Amino acid sequence: MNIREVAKIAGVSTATVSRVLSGSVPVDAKTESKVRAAIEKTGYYPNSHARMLGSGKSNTYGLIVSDIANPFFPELVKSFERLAVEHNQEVLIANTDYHPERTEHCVRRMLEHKVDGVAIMTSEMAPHLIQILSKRGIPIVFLDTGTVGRLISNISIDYEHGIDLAINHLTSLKHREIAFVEGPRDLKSATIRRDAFVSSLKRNGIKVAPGFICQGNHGIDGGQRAMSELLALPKRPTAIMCSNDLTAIGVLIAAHVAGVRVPQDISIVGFDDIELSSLMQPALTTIRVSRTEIAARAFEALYGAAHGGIEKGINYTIPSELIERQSTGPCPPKSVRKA
Amino acid sequence: MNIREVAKIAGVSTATVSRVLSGSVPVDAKTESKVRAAIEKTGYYPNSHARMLGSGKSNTYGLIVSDIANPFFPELVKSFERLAVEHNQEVLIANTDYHPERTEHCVRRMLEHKVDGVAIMTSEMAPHLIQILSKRGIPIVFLDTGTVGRLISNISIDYEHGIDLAINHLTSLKHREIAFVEGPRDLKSATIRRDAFVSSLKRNGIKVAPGFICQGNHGIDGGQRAMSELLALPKRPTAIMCSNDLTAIGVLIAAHVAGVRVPQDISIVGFDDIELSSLMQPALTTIRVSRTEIAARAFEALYGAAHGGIEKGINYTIPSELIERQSTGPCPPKSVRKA
DNA sequence: TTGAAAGCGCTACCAT
DNA sequence: ATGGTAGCGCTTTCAA
Repeated sequence: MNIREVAKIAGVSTATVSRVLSGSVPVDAKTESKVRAAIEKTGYYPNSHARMLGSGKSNTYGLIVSDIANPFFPELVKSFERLAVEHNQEVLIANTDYHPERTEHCVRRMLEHKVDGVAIMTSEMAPHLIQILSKRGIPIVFLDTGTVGRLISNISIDYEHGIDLAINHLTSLKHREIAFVEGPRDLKSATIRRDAFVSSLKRNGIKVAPGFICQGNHGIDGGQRAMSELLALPKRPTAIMCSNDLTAIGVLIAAHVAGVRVPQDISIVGFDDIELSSLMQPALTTIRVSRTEIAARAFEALYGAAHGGIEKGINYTIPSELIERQSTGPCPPKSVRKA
Repeated sequence: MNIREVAKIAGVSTATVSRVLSGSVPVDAKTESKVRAAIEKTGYYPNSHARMLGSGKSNTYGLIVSDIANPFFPELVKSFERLAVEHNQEVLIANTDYHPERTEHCVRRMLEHKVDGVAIMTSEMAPHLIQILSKRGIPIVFLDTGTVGRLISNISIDYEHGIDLAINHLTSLKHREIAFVEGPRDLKSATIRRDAFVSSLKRNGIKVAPGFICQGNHGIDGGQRAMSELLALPKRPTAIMCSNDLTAIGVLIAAHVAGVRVPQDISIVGFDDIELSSLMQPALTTIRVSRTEIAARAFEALYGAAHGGIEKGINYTIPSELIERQSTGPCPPKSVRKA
């Protein structure tokens, strides 16, 4: 079933059917109803590929994430997809799985589908791949890892402010011995958080004790390992700030296993506010970064570039917000602390 | 940049370039290297839409889920996408959000993209929509809600066996007062679980006490509400089986809030083994249903139908498995139980 | 092994 | 307001 058959049945030209379908050009009411009847009768659905070819527009945005099963992403993907559908666009979702090879394949898919823009929500994107997209005039929006330029936008998460909120929260609870479990060293957004932690402490007149900055990997297991290191320290911290929620959850679990009470003995703060965090026992105090808002800005950036003709890249800043739950409490008095 | 320009640069016809690209037909080594050089030089990427139109095959499978942010799905989506990429297929992901209207839109998208098959991993699919797909000869695979037929496969989860494993586990711990928190009444897979629970108890010579089958909604909130009802009962159960993990987590949280210890006072079992479950405190004993395997079967069904020409639908059964964690323990002696 | 050319289904421009 | 028709970029016969 194609447009020609529909046209024949309706007794009009294919052009008219096309016009009824797109609704862009006025069509006589009678003609339109004849066409609609023919469409109804034949169960005709236009071929999106042919439409793409004819019009030269794919109406598709690419969405590249590192791991769709990572709790940070599903909500982001969902919001992005919803926006796309609302704007009659399609989404081509691609998972890099943190693999350079798969990442390259993802970009290839984007190119072959002639997407109208790409949201790159992963940090493992080799510059030459970005070049390839960019050279073809494809609008791009990065999460956290991009430099704004022509057709290139970026969404920055306000890590500094977020970390500040967390540290202020902890110091207001009288904590001074605050440790940090950092993320992967090669992840830009992770080092930003680490540095923000250090400078926030400095602003509060606290200096980082030796061994208080601990290596994690943004996964639960890394948090657990970091916590055992921290607990083995001759002088333990009274509070721990983590580079992300998954890390904090690992820390929480390790604390539980070691018989350390949270928040009575030690306070823990995460970062991201993934759904899981509110469900932990105790529920995790954390810094929320709205995934819905990230998705909205990403879509806005691409849509503006592709449909609004906005060539100038924009830098969006996503606010962060302290979510106080049960994993933080007053600093225990010195006498009570364990060795 | 299109195939004609590449052909011109390589000094061959477009047909030859096409043959090099597809690799289906033998091409002289020298010719091929000329073509490859031209492709390299021009940075040419074939237009997938044009390719689709020319060949009449979309190489795309649709994947319809009810809510990608529901913890059950991300891993399923990820596995499915991975398989597709490995087989050089594309995936068109669509979220119904449990909305009939959005569901209809999802199907329309599938049709317009001329997908080679659809995996319907949601139960809210109106029969007439299935008809529309089916009439066009599009292979379909359902999760749990389908009837096998021509070009229609189904993946059944072995709920009965899973529930049996759970009940046997509980009775071996001497539990006899076992309650069940069921899922939505209109969800076929939920009623199967409920019925399996009842018959499993019967097999064990236990009869269901009044008020021991409680309404949930497959969400955390439903589990919490059900638990308060259960705790208000004059005679409380010593163990609770839940229709899914999210429900069990709600029950767990409600228990915690009410000061009921798990598993000392009460044992809890979930169903699905979503990632969250192992992270709860205490970690949830549950019945695992492998999402990876569901994805693999779904892909297999569609690929076999679309590429292997297998018209006969297949019913796949996904095994279930007991995962013993910390939310279940021996039945407390009668004297210890609270009113 | 290669080339020429007829579509694939639709859009958009040019007429009328 | 409507029809005719030339592409869009590729695949796939058919010939050579």
